[in-house]
Amino acid sequence: MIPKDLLVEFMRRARSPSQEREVIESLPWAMTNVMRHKNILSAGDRPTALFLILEGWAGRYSLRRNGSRRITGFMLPGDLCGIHAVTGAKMDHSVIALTNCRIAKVPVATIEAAVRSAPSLGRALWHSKLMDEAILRRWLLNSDDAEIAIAHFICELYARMSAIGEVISDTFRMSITQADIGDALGLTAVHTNRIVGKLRKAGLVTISKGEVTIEDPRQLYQHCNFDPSYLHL
Amino acid sequence: MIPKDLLVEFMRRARSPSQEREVIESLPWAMTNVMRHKNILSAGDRPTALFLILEGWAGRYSLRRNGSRRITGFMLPGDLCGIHAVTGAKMDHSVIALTNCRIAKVPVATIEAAVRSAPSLGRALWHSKLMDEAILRRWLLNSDDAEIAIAHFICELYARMSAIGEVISDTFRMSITQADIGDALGLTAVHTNRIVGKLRKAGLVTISKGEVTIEDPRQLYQHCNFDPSYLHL
DNA sequence: CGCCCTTTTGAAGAAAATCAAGGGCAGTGG
DNA sequence: CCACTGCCCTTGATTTTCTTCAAAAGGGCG
Repeated sequence: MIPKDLLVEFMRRARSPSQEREVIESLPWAMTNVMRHKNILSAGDRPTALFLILEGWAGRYSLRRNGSRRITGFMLPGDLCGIHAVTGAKMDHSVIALTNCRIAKVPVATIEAAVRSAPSLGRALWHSKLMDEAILRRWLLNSDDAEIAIAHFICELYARMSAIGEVISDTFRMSITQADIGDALGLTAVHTNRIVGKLRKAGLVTISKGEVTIEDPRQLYQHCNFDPSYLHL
Repeated sequence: MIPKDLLVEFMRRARSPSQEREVIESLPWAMTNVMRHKNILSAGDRPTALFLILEGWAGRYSLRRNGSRRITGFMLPGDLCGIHAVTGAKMDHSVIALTNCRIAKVPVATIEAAVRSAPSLGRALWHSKLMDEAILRRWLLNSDDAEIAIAHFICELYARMSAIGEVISDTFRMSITQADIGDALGLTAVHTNRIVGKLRKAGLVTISKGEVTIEDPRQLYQHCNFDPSYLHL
């Protein structure tokens, strides 16, 4: 059974009427665990199921010819992947568990039927995809300034973690490395580290032992021109 | 009436059965013209219609605090925008006509009904969005190397223009400036110009008077590791 | 012709990558 | 209990890439 609290969040995003929640909750969600650093989907796959992250963080990535990696998206609890399944297309990238993950799967054939009886599920899928895209656009927009890119990225995570109740007194767990952040924003681990240090020294963000603390969210928001409305949370 | 050839392309992408084409073709498409440099949609709008580009090129963009612009996507004939309408969300970016454009609009309320009787229209919408996202991921992937980014971008346009029959003897019209390309790939106009010159001197691509000619597509593909399959054309 | 937009080239400066190495911390095993 | 190991964070020095500033040349069009 899919956890109630995350389902509620998932449905809230889709603005589901309660009778539709029942349809969605009763879908044959199959639970699986994926260990850290294991692929959930691989480039070239044709996913046949939709994946809902329940616990842990996952990331989309592609590899370059020289072996370096670009992360093109993070999936947090409540986020979906495998929507490629709706068109039957091959994955053009891979999805990896960045921490140990618990994941719920539903066959896409089941989804298509469910969308007819619960239109809000269809909206949830669109919502998810439009948010992914909006995030990619922000990353591009901020990519001309490493300090803004990193600060904005931390704001993004802060907002997304807040939405799922994972922020307590302006602090949240971030079990990814600075190298991962660099891979996401197109920076080296070394440079990422310098900028993170700069933000810490400026009293804007503290990252320590996998915990992120934002001293004054409003100040940080202003520093990197962050406006959470693009996330539609 | 929506032009037959573009409709065919649009439907081909959606793998539409012919009886569905009729439904889609008979939608109340309203034709409009938009002059170059005029916004088609603006950030903050809640689009109420879906837009199908019939002629010309359009671009998604956002402005930075310092006034500089980032282009986050190009729309060519046969491409859609305004899919935000399906969720009722506000636009987080603007869409501008980069050349004079002819555009067909359909109210989103009409679309939703049509999707029920012509499921392939729904698939076409998903297809369009997944391609947009795949392109953004490539731009991120290539953003660590200006020469590869530009070469790959030209390959992208070549593949997309080919798909709509706009490439003749490895040449196509590109009525955007090098500054536009720079705004899309996160480079200055000056640097973009230098790299374009480098590609020309290497005998890979010639850009002259708004015409792009690719001497040997296979060689250019290999140079920037381009594989058109991510576009699903 | 003269104007504007775009492309092109040069030179100097800033941002980020690369190369290199030390330090902290947790887990492992003797 | 402590040494060892691996992973991650941190800092310094050097090099590359890209930006910025500046200016000139080409082309289309009133």
